[in-house]
Amino acid sequence: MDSDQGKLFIGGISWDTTEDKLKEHFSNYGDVMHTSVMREKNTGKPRGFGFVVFADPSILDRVLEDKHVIDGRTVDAKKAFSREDQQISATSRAGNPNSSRNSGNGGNIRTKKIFVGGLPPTLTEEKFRQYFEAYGHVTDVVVMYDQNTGRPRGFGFISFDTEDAVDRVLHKPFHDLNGKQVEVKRALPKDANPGYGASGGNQNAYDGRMDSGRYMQPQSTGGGFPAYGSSGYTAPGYGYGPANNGIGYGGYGSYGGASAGYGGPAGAAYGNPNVPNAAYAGAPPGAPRNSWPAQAASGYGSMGYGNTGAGPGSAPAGQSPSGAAGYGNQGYGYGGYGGYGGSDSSYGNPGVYGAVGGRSGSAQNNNASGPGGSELQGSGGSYNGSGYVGYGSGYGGAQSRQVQQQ
DNA sequence: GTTGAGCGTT
Repeated sequence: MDSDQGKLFIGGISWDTTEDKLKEHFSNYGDVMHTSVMREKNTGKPRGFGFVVFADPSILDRVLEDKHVIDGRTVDAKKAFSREDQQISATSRAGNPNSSRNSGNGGNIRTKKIFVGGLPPTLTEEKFRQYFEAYGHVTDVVVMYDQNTGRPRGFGFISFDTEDAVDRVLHKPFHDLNGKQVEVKRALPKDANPGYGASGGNQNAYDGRMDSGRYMQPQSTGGGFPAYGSSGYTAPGYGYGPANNGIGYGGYGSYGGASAGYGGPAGAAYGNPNVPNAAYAGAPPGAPRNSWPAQAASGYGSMGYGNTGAGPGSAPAGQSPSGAAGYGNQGYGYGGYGGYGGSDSSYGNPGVYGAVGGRSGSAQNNNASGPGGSELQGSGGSYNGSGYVGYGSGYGGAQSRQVQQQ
């Protein structure tokens, strides 16, 4: 959305009109940051439309008042639809384009990773990183190369440790790297990647989890657990069956795992202030729906801890922080599970859940609190057995999968 | 000739 501010769709352009021509024409109105002319991918034949991005969106009104003749054709300039919104519902757009673009529900998918497109082939990771470090602490840099030919693929990723940094970067849709313009967008959350690299602290693993967790939220809001669920299963360490329930909680679970790896405290650090437990609590299969919104906001940290224990049962669980605290001490996000259990009062034994958490943590991270964890494992298992399919899976590797299959 | 293209790694 933001990136489409100041962007005009230019339809009906001549096949002779190039990016440069567009820029030349529209620069009469203000600073043009970028222009594009869309062509067929294979043939390169112009498709008759393009886009112009002004640095200052407030200019658009004036631009739209004028008639524009470029290369002898009167072209049609309109505010561009946002691609994000389009994804949400093509049909509604057809019916009511404007409402769609203004709705603002696009952009819910968030990661702290930025996709950077249009990289010059010569760009090194070093320069790439140096440039973006000006915006915040860069935690990861990836420049993609073709696996077979080794040629640069023209895009890469940059990860930050704060949303603020990401926002600063995204404030401008285009950035100038060594005289070439590159485009930045929030990275699409790829499927959850397993947390490999157990022995060393692995940021990537961590990121991956986060992404997946966040990704699924919006999706499930839409009513679909499916996508997430499937990915969750394939990924070790993720698993979380919760997907099954449709609840997505699995994501949290995975998070917890991560925190374990980092040490209990980590959780706290990440804790997303915004939506504390509530999200979690809602989680219980029983009361899924309502809780969603909260979750989305929350990100992970909150999960943290969750209510967990306490949570059990009652829906309100979310509100019982105290329970969370207890778990928090353990340092495992798993409390959250407790929360799950909550859905069914009979399960409501927090202790058990906590245990699970511990275990999971240890699995992920060799060094993590091993002992406690292993001990608890058993309990975790039982938990699964009890029919909470999803949950168990997260914890254990193969085992848990089996449980799911049952 | 009228609404876009690319999304990963150990």
